[in-house]
Formats: sequence, structure tokens, C-alpha cells
Amino acid sequence: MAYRKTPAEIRRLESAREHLVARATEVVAEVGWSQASVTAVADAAGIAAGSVYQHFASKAALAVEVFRRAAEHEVDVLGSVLHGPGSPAERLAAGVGVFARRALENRGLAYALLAAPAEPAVGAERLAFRRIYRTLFAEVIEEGMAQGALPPQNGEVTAAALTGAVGEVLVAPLGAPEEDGTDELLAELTAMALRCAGAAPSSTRP
Amino acid sequence: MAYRKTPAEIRRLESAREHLVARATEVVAEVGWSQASVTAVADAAGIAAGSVYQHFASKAALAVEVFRRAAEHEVDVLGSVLHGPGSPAERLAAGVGVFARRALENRGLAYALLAAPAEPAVGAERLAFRRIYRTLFAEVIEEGMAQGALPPQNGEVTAAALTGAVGEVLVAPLGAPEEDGTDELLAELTAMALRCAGAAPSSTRP
DNA sequence: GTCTATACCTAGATAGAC
DNA sequence: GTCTATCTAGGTATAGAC
Repeated sequence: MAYRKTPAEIRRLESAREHLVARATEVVAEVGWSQASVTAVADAAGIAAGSVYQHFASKAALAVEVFRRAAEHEVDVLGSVLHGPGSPAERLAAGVGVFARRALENRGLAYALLAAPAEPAVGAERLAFRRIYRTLFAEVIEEGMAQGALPPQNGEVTAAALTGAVGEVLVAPLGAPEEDGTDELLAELTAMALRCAGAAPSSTRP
Repeated sequence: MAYRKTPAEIRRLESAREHLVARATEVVAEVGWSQASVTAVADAAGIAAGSVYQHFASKAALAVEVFRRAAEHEVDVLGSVLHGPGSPAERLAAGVGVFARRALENRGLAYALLAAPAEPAVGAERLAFRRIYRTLFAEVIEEGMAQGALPPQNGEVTAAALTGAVGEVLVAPLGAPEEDGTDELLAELTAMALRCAGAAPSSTRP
């Protein structure tokens, strides 16, 4: 290599890569993983199919990158709410609510991240991120138990249950094109999450 | 199941088609849907790949049949427990417990039914069966609410949550080759299910 | 560096012999 | 009715021209 890459060159290369990832994310959100072929993604990005391989060694690598970017963002958001102010129960309810609202506002992507059929590499990422969600929930639950605000329970089991419960409750609305009762759904979902963790809804008990 | 097999049924059970479905189920339980190619299934059944198409119009049709047989059995078992004797909460706990125990006793098949990556036709079946689970759970929850044994809640949301929660809690153990704390897991799972439905077993209320 | 064209692989499905 | 051999389609990845 006679020449080093100039900063401008690096920027341009990375921007092309970023552009590709961004468009690929859109395609996945629209048509799902199984329909997001290399040619479809390349078309959406305005490049030739072969050019994809200038940026990623394989289609799986691109898919993993797409998944990871989007999922990491959701983890960050959920984590910041769960680690934010308030009692453990309040944070749990807020976290579930925020997660669900974000999913319902970006249904295609949420469905792709949560449930859409995907190649093995993406499936492995999905599993890894579900473990992260479990860990985040488990921390809050353990904290609540330590404070006596939550009854004795296996925090890992409850955390896994919450992860699955939130996903399953969201999958049906995500599949439907539009849904009216978003607010009611969120209220029911957060109430369910609190019950699941053993935190009785303080105010709304008749 | 207390009936005697008729000669016709014996013939049916021994027919090549049944044999094929049974062996295909084993293959799927062992290696998952994605590795269960037509040739692999045909090999397991001791027939040629081409002969599969004497019994099923497509690979997807065979896969759907495999899924449906196994899933219907689980639905029947769960339904009979949920519609059996006992209070709604007792039946809910018993149903979750039976479902989980059966899954842990037949991990490969349970994983295939619950979570393993699968072709779209199987994914659609999976969705349909999750709707059935939701309906079964929802009936019990509505009944419990009508009796005043369960607090007011959206039964459909709780039912979906239970469906997802049970599946997610089981997926990790199903993936692991062996697990010791089966009994503790079942106890925690049923306790979680009761909390989720608002049937707190004499737990501390803040 | 990007495009065009193509090689290649996998896996489902089919045809014709026995 | 079943097997062997083959066809085909879809999609990933590569080669070589520009």
C-alpha cells in the first residue's frame, strides 16, 4: 500500500457502509429478513449487488450488523429507563411501557427484531439480546426484592417471563396494520408486568 | 384414548404416510426444521427423496403436518387440564405445570414447536397455535374474574403474556442439554403464572 | 471502486426406468 | 409404487471489464 487512506476517503467509505446499513434496515423492516435478499438490499441502497461485498464479507455479516445496531439502541433505551429514577416497580412499569410504545411506533422493525423468521446468524443475535433483556429485568427485580417491595421469587425466571410476555403481547398488534387501543394496551401491559413481578398495582385496586 | 384400535386404524398407523410423518417428527426434534431437508427425512424413513412426494405435495405440506400433529396433542392436553376440576387459579397453575413438564421431557420437539427457526408455512402454524393457547388461557382468566377470584384485567393481554412467558422461560432450559432444577423451575414458573394473572398466593401486599 | 455478468451451490421438485 | 437421475429456481458470492 503506497498510500494511506485520507480522512476524506475513510469518511466516504464509512458513509457508504452506513448508508447501506440504513437502507438494509429499512428493507428488513418492510419485508422481513427472508425477503431481504442481497439484490433487494443493494437495489434499495442504489448500488449493485456485487458492491455489497465491498463492505461486508457475507450477507449474514450485514444482517447481523443491521440487527445489532437496532437492538442495541433498544437495549440502551430500556436500560436507561430501568436504571433511572423511581422505585423498582415504577422503573419496571416505565421500562415496559417505553419498550412497547417504541415497538408500536416502529412496527416493522420491531417485528423483525422480535419475531420475524431469520437466518441462523440473526437468530443467534436475537437470543443474545433476549439474554440482555433478561439481565436488565432481573436486576430491577432483585433490587425490588432486596428492598422488600417485591415478594420472594426467582428473579431470572420472572425476568425471562417478562421478556417473553412483552414480546408475545406485542406480536399480535405488530402484525395488524393498525390498532386503536394503543393506550389501553400499554396500560394493560404495564399492569400485567407489575403483577408478574408481584407488585400489586397500588392505586387501581377496587 | 380409551378405545381399541380398529383394523382400519392399525392400517392407517402403519401406512407409509404415517410412518413418514413419525420419522419426520423425530428428525425435526433432533436437528430442527432448517436441517430437516427432504433427503434427510426420506433417509430417516427409509425411502427415497422422490417418494416423499407420493404422500405430500410439497415439503411445506409435510412440515405443516408434522407441526400440526404434535401441536394439536399439546393443545388437547393443556385444554383438558384447564377445563378440568379445580378453581380457575388451580387449573391455570396445573396447566402451566403440565405444559412445562411435557416440554422438558421432550425437549427437542418442544423447542421445534416453540422456537426453532422454521420456514414460513410452519411459522404461520405456530402463530395459529399460539392464538389457541391464548384463547385457552383467556377462558380461564375470564372465568376467574367472573368469580371474583382474579382481579379485573384484560384477559386477552394476560393470556398472551402467559403464552409468551411460559415459552420464553422454557426456551433457555430447552436449549441446555440437561438441567437439574426442574422441580424448582416448575414451581417458579407456576408461581409466576399465578402472579401474572393476579392470583397472588398469600404473598405480601405493600 | 463500482458495475455486469456469471459461476456455483443448495434444496425442492420432476421424469422415466424398473 | 419406489428408486435413480436430473432439472430447476433462487440466491450468494466472484471475476473481470470499465
